[in-house]
Amino acid sequence: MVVDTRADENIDRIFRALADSTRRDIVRRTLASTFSVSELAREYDMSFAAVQKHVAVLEAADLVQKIPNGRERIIKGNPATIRKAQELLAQFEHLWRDRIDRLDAFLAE
Amino acid sequence: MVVDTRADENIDRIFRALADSTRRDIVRRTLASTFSVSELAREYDMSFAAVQKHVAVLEAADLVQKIPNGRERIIKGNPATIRKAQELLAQFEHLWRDRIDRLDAFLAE
DNA sequence: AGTATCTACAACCATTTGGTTGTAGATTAT
DNA sequence: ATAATCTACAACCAAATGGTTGTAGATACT
Repeated sequence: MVVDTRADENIDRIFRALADSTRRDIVRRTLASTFSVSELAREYDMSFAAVQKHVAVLEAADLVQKIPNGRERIIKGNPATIRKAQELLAQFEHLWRDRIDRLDAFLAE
Repeated sequence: MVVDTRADENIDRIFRALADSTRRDIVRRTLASTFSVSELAREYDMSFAAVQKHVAVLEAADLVQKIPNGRERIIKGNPATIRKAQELLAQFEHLWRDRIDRLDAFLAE
């Protein structure tokens, strides 16, 4: 059956947000340094509004934080959310390892 | 400017595929054990064709492999692709660590 | 005060996504 | 041989996505 929980929706948002190279690039840059929205927008071959939307998607996924500073908004990458995604994938890998271990145990009999 | 390369499109597909709880569940199951498409379909409250499509998305992302076995197709989760995604996220985290290290070095002066 | 810059947000459009039903081909079971 | 099961795939639909332009509010600069 498998019903979507609140937590699942958050995970959906994180991976969905990461499934776009422009957004991944924004995450990279804002983890390594800080950028205002306009500074980011100058880096890409698309409208300011488009970049603004990408930032909004990242913010909704908590991959990025928007900090008001005068008329600017400073965008900061959020390593905690990256780590969360990483840990989920690590769990997946673990499932596989467990299966292999069980197989090995079986063959060892 | 940032142009989408072939490699970027592959990454897009991986994260896009993971951005759906049904698909994540399929990955989990097929990493831990093996399932035919029908066996998988029975687990979810949607049509067989819908599950078939989810499997196709996972296969296109190389998160899953489809192995013919008589009239069945056995679906196997692919840990290598999970690991690839994990490593990319680890690189992201590294960018952040580098920034913090530079900041520390600056403050230490 | 007036102008330029930065951001927010609405309205619109084409494409993609996630589901459906229906049809047909292969393989297995009776 | 016939029937049942498993898979593939097309056609369709509503909603979401990724882009655009345009308008307007705040803040900063001269």
